[in-house]
Amino acid sequence: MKLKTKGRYAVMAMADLAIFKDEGPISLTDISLRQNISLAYLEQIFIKLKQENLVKSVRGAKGGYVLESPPEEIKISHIISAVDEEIKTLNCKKESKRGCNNKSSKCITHNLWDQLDQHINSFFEKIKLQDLVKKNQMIDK
Amino acid sequence: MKLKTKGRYAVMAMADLAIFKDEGPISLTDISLRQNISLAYLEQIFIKLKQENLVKSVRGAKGGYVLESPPEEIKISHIISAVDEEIKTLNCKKESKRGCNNKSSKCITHNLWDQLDQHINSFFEKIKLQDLVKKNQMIDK
DNA sequence: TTTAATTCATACTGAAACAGTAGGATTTCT
DNA sequence: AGAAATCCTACTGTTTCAGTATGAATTAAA
Repeated sequence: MKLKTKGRYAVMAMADLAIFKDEGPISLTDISLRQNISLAYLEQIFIKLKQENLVKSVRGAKGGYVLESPPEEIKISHIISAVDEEIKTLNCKKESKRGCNNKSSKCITHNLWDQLDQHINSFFEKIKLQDLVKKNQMIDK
Repeated sequence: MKLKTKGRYAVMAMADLAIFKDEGPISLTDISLRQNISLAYLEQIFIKLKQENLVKSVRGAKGGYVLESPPEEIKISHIISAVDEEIKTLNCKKESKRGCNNKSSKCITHNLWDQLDQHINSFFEKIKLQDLVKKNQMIDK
């Protein structure tokens, strides 16, 4: 059970934007260097973040990205879902022949995984971007 | 972010054992049919469950597996960790060149993922095998 | 004592997903 | 004009997943 890099990188990049939010548009090159993430990969991630109105872009030289909302209003859950990081620990789809055959009756553990999903999602719902930044600043001192 | 089948199947199979715990050793063939899981795959899973003393085996004809402890004492977390289903949403190993370079300083989001792991683990810690079986019986009625 | 049912052990494999790379087009500041 | 940036989309090597396959060892029952 692992988080995919897209979700992780997205949160890292958004936290970076939050930290430098008063310095105008931040270029992906900067984030790439600071967070040690491939530039081209970041580009893909930011297209999705933009589609979800989490950031807005400024094109051309001296351009970059800016947060759409203040960090205390941005939920981690929103960032992660924006980049297609699904929190679906169980996929009981029609195709799946094995394990859970949800046609007849739910598998014994069906409720368990549903609850797990809720548990994880509620974790991400409670945490805002600002919470990460605060922590980071405290560590710096 | 998905659970792997091994973890899911292990919990399903253990729940099956719990339900039929008074009928002597349960063969993997039975579990395979009831839970719709490949027999050969179940064999691999049960070798690990046995190593962790979650079940004991009875070899030969009329053999099978039996729970080592009563279902109310078996934590879901134990089952899942037994089959190598790691709850490590972030792997900050030395090999990883990208993202988190924990040589110099922890990445901004390091604490977040640590907390997430704890959150998920505590979920599995609280739930016992018996809890699944009870639910299942209620649904049956 | 043979047969069938079972666990035990390990090697192999097709398919899918992941984590990027690559290449170019477009926009805008200087 | 040129450089710095976003934008867009296709491609790809590697790894992991989810099993299969095969055979050996063990034991109950006929």
